Parts: sequence; C-alpha cells; structure tokens
Amino acid sequence: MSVVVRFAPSPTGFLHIGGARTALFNWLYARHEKGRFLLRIEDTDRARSTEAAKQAILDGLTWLGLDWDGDVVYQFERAPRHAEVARQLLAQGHAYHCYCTPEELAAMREKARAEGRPLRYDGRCRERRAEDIPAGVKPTIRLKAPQSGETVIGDLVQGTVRVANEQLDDMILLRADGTPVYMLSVVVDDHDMGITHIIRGDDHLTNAFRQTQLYRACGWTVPAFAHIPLIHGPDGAKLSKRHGALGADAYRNLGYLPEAMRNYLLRLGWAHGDDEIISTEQAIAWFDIRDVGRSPARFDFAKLDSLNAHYLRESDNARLVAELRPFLAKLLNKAPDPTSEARLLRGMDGLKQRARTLVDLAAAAAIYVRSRPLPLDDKATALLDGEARGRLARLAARLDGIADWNTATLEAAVRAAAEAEGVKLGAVAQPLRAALTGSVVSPGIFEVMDVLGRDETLGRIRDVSPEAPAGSD
RNA sequence: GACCCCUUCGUCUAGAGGCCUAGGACAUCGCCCUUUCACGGCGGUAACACGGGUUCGAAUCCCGUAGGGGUCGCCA
Repeated sequence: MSVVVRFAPSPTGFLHIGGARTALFNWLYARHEKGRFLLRIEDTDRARSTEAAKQAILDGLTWLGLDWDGDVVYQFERAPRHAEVARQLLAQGHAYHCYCTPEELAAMREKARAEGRPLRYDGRCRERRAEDIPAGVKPTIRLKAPQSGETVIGDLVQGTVRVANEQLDDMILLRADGTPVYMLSVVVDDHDMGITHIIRGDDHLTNAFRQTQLYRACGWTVPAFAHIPLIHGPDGAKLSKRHGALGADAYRNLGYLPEAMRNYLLRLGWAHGDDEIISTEQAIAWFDIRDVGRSPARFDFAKLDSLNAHYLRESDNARLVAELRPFLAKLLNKAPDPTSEARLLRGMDGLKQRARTLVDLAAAAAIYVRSRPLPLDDKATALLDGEARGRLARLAARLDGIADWNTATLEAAVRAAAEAEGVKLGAVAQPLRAALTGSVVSPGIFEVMDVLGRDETLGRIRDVSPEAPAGSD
C-alpha cells in the first residue's frame, strides 16, 4: 500500500516552528516512501480563519521547500459531506440526538469538577424518549461511543497506548446549527483523502482515541498514527515568541536559510547516528517516522545559528548576493548598485565565513556597498589617531605606485610600509582596516583592498588623511 | 482533579543487557594559527532524575517516587 500523508494546519496564524517540523516530517516520510504528501487547510473556524494566515502557511511551506502533491483541500468546502456522514451514523444507530444546551453542559462539567469526577458528558440523551424532547431546542448529534472495554492505538512514535472507554465520552459530531465539529471533519477528510499515516503533534494523541472510535463506527480502516513530541522553549515550558515560537517568515527575516531550518528541525527529535550536517537527499533516504524520539525537545537558537553559518559558508556566492539584496536594502535604505554587487560577488568568500545569518552577512557586506565617506564606528575612530593617519597618508603614496593591484602586491606594499615605519604590521593594517571599512573587524585587509580596487581604496584612505578631512572628497 | 505521555552533559542527541572508563554536535573554557574578526586544528569541563527490583552483568527490562508536558469545548 502506497503511503499518503497530510499536513493539516488551520489558517488562524502563521506557520509556526512546531507546524513546520510536523510538515517536514510528513514530507520526508512521503518522499522516503515514495508516497504522497497532501495539504489540507482546516478552515472550518470561520471566525478565526483568515486569508492572510492561509497565504502565510503556503508561503512558509514553499520557502522551506516542502512541496505538496495535488491540490490543496479546503475543509470548509467539505462540510456537507461531513454532515452527511453524521446523519448516516445517526440512521445506523451509531449516533443520537442530544438536546442538552451549552448551559446544561457547562453546569454538568462544573458539578463534575466540584465532585472531583472526570469532566465527561454523562450520555443522558442516549435513551431520551420522544415525550422528553424539549420543544424549540435544536439538537446536536453525538457519537454513541462504546462504554466499556478499551480503545487501543498503535502509535509509530509513542508505541501502544490504551485508554479505558469509560474515560471517553460521547463526542458531538454535528453542532445544533448543522455544522460539523473538527473531530468529525478530520476523520472524514482523512478517510476520503486516503490518508494512510497521520503524523501530527503530540497534543493530538488523546484525540486519536476518539477518532479511532469514530473510524470504527463508520466501518473504516483506522490509519497509522505517529504523534511527534512538541517543541518546548529553553525553559522546558511552552515555546514563547521570545524563544522561537515565530512564523516561518520571521525566521526568513532573521536571516536563516531554508536548508539550515530543515536540518535543524530534522535533528530535533530525530537522529541518524552521529550525523549532524544532513542534506535533504540524505534525510529522505534515512528518514523513518519510527526513529522519532518520544521526548519533547527544547528550541535552541545557538545550534540553529551554527547550522546556518555552515550552510552560509557552503552557499554559492551568486545566490548569496541575491539573498542579500533585501537585507542590504533594509540596512542601507538603498539597493546595491551593479558596482557594489560585483564587489560583493568577489568579496563573498571572505564575508560568508564570518557570518551566522544573512543579517550578519549584510552588516559585514555593507563595507562593499556604502559610498564614501564611510561612517567610522567608535573603535575605528579611536584607532585613527594623528599618528595612524600620518602613516596611512604615507602608505597611500606607496600604494599609488603599485602597477599590478592584487592581494600579493598589496600585502608586499603594506608590509614594506610597516617595515619602513619601524612598526609591526598590525600598526599599519589596523588603521588601514578602520579607514577602509569604518570598523576594526573585517575580512582580510588585502582582500578588501583588492575587491575595492585602487580608486576606492585610495579614496577611502584620503578621506581620513590629515590634509584632507573626512567628507571633503 | 482525571486520563495519557516523557525523563542520558547547559541544549540537541548516540545508546535497543556485556562493545560504556557513556560517543558526537552546539554552547562554554584553554591553546595553536593570525593584521582584526571569523574559519580551521588540538585539548578541557560537563549527563544515564531518584529509589527498589530482575540478572553473573542495566543507561538499556520491571515497579514505585519525583519532576516536566499534553488532553479533558456545540475551538481546531
């Protein structure tokens, strides 16, 4: 039997990190098994579902490279079919009308809570006689669930989990207004879509029992379940926004690469021996839902950062230049011009090994994009005292005489200058870096000069020279 | 409260009775490389929640305790 899985988010918010991992695991399992990965938008909550949230989810999946098969299924459109199944169950005697009002139900729960009993519906409408039916009350339809015995699910991640049927009550299938509830919609859709494996968050584990009862009542095959642990914050509690409970777009804006996100999320709860850097191809080849761990993992930005730094270093330079555009535009309030982009491409090898995110990279890359005169940060300013500026002026004359402008000739010139001044290389190189980059941290200085070219290099040095105050050129 | 699940270095994890003096990665500390910062290299600190069993032998199996999490809607 071919595997069919689905990712079924409700469009009431962005694609958060937990959902992204659920989608990843479903996608990997489908690709590994050469099955199908379907997408269903659970938009039955009309009040909370929004078009923007739906789009954010689709964009998030696309950005992460998790492509789905076939058309997106919208659950709301299938409400008539869900209602039909409920009425069918009613006709077959597997469900019944319940005339209890929300107020009665609330009172029932309150009483149970006060008496320390489980908060379950007592099934009082199961045997309600015709003359007892209150006038003017629209009934809901409830599942007539087994009252004894136990319901067992064989979960691919959690193992065999069983619960006594007394713990489960008769759930509502169809609301008084005739609309289906989530539990019904999910089961009907999963069945109709031919889902063979339901891979979802652990928070649905208890739902699996009720859904199993529903599958049985309908006479349908129960799919395999795999409830994956939730992602927690650094403190072990629920993931908060500050700790990473962000939408996919937020991670994108934070400068993370989709392949880094995939690798990080994959290793949260799943491992393949000691492997840490895992390509998507390897992930597909190795992934098995049975290898997912049972304990929840904590989200750790530091590890994500290190993975991102790795993928940044591995990235193609041209791609990075392109990825950098929006970050640079935001940082400098202008898009890089062609000259800058050419410099970025040449200087990328030196830049990318120093960054953890695209935001870092943009900040470092700004040295090739900013126009003169460069703003100097505090440390650079402190470094450029009168003595240093004097040395730079003398260095400029020496550089001007270089016939062939490349890292080797530049290094030779700067070293010769330091020697002539009777100082260590750093005493010349650091002020030079300050003048050329406005900072005391940058890629190798000879590389910077090479990328900048003769005119820009000399210009930037002149900007800080004693004779020509910054900003005069 | 009831039911269910979880528990190896700070974090993610390897580990499926002897290969464990518990391995890797991130983080952290130190050293090397070095014009800065990174990268890279080398090395260090650091964990089987606790208590009982079972067994010749337990991180691995069983029971209990503690801690954490999830679920108990005419939300999804």
